[in-house]
Amino acid sequence: MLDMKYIRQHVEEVKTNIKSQSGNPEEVDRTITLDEKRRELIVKTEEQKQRRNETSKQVAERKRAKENADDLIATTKEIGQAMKQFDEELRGVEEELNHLLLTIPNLVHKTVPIGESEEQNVEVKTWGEPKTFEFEPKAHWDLATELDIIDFERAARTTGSRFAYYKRGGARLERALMQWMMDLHADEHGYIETLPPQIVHRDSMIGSGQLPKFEEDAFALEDGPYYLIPTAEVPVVNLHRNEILHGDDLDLKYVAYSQCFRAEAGSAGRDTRGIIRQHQFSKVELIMYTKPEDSYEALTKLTGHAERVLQELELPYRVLDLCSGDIGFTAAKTYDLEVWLPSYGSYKEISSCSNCEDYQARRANIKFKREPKAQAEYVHTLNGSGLAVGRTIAAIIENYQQEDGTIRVPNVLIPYMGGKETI
RNA sequence: GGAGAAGUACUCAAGUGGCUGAAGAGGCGCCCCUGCUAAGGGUGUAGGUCGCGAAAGCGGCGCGAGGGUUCAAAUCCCUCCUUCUCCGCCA
Repeated sequence: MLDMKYIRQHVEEVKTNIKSQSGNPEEVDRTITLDEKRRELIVKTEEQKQRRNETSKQVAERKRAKENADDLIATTKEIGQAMKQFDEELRGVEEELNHLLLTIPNLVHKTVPIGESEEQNVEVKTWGEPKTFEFEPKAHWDLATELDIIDFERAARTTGSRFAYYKRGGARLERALMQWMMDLHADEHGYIETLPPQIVHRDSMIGSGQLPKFEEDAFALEDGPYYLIPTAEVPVVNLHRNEILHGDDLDLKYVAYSQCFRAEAGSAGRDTRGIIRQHQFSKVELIMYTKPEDSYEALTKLTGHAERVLQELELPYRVLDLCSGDIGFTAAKTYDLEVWLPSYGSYKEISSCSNCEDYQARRANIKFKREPKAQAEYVHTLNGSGLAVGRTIAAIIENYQQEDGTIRVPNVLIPYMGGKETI
């Protein structure tokens, strides 16, 4: 969430920024009103508390001296009444303010292009040439079904739409990709390998920014305040919730593999075929904790690490600098990686690399100290897919298909496929 | 899941209603002695957060979390969380 002090001191700037994201600037005004009310009430209740504490101390002194203190006790009782009233009022105001702050998005960085929708995203780079074929290429859902490496029909029967069974070479490819990506990031890029919980407490969902605003996107469990994670970003960002890290330990880099569960409530009718948009998919996620002054350099590195995956797989892609209207709720700056998908005849998002600056750190209360005695400061958090495995499989199937209906295995994966060169 | 015990500052740990922001120890800072290391003596320090204030500073909250009782709670009551031990179950 945003820093209330910052909002207070930069109201117009904050409103303009929120407006550039199609947010409601009136909510900013509302926080100002609530914040003023809050501080007013704090002064009032603290006055009462101070008085109470002082009289209470006098009562204690008299009691120790075995003197009567009934008059003082009576006064304290009265003070207590007034205190309670202000306290309750304060609690109400703080609750509203807090909830409001949790639903206001991060401010976008000054380098973010201003725009209303994905149309205004800026292409900053392309890598490789969109693949051309000497035959009519098939969409991954057709080819995968023909090869019986992904089974949509039976998954629909078992569970419902937007689920799939991976089978044979498909299942093996998924496992190979996961293994290879994890090795690449852990061994070569220096990330700490983690296997996080895939069910998290509601508080963690709030900490990393999914809740309370996007309740309809998440799968909630019936037994208690638990959710299936929509991305490993949630458990890994919350790994250090309520902690003060040592400055020497930054940058802290984690890589995690997990299943991701998304309700896709707002996506009815979009990407209905294939494995592009599923309720369950696996993803290798990169998370970094950095000092504030290092986070943009870290974003470049992290994006590079995700790009490396596509390069090694020799999949054509492009990099987009997301505009203010398309950027995510928690991000200050985002680069999307889009892979070439022949069936779409266009590029499709396969990774999203974001610098959230201190937005998540403030929600999740993650700080660091430069020196043992120094003032604790919020860390910056970054996350990026490295990559979404399901979409990578779709890209491999489509880009590596051959005229005879088989799929060539990308060179880097052959050792992970038990030496097999085609599927 | 059942029974019991426990959660106090960076760590260990004392503390059953008022003089406890909280004894003591370790650690850490500085000084002395010694001097390749180690040990010893002295002394100092105690987190975070919110509010008021130009600042110095003052004040509120804080003893796992949240409620409650009381003039007053680390201390009493309730709920929850976590850890440990035993039993049960189990991949």
